[in-house]
Amino acid sequence: MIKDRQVRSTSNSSNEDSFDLRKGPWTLEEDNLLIHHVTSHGEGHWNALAKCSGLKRTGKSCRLRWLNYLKPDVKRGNLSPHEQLLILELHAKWGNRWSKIAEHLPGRTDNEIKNYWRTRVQKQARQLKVDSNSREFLEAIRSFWIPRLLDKMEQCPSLSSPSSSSCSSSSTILGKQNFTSSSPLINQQQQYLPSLNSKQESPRFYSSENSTSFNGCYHLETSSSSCYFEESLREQPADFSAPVESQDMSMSEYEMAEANWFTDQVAGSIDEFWQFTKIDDVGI
DNA sequence: AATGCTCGCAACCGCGTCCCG
DNA sequence: GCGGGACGCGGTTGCGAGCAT
Repeated sequence: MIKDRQVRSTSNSSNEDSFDLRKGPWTLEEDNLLIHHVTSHGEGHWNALAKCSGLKRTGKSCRLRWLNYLKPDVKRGNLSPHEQLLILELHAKWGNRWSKIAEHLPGRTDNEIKNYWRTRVQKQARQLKVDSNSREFLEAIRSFWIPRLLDKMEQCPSLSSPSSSSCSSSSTILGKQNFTSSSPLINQQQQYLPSLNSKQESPRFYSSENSTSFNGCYHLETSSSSCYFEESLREQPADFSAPVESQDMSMSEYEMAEANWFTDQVAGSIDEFWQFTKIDDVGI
């Protein structure tokens, strides 16, 4: 989908003598030209491609356009609860290492994940008046957001896209390996509070050493499903050999509600939030 | 209907790293 | 070891869409 924006063509002052460089939104013709050249010559050598294709773009711009938009396996549409869960978890572990996080979300680009974090997650942090990198916010995510996403995954399995993520089986993202470090979001107490409005059995994480024979895995049990939330994400590259399932979801009620879950739940009361985090510390 | 504001996202920019001669 | 070009990453910006007033 090309946004219907007015295309502005500018000349780069430093390269004025050579040729005009276009900036701004890509046109359909440019997209087609780029697709044609990449499919026939392959990725890489972006500067050379930019020149020989006739595109009045920098190689950098061509690369970005291809990787973030035109590449066939780029997944469009909103992030599923499971993908959001992965982002929260991986960001807690790696911080703003967007490309590293994107490695574990097949079809999602670092740019998309970065935008999601800035527009959705940081928005919630602002509303709570805490820093998005603070321990308090991590606590809030752990106590409120993740249980809620887990609820959604349970209630709407079709939204969680397990086949494209680590939730499907122990052979997906990670190999099984021993690890000792802890996940900031999950491993602290290895179980979650029920979300505030949860009317049913709440998903819980159990330490693998207590519940299963999978080293380095968290066994997520719910009333209707189970999956392994594998912790040893940090070392091994994702297995992307499996086909990516396209989940081209349009904006739905679920998504709209998701955008405001936090303020709905906390109802603007920071005090209430702190109260719940204290309860969580007790380990209910 | 007009205007202003906010949000989401595509694209740009600067900088660091890698690779090759 | 050094310099330059290519590439990749993370931060930032600009703009259209949609909502509120």
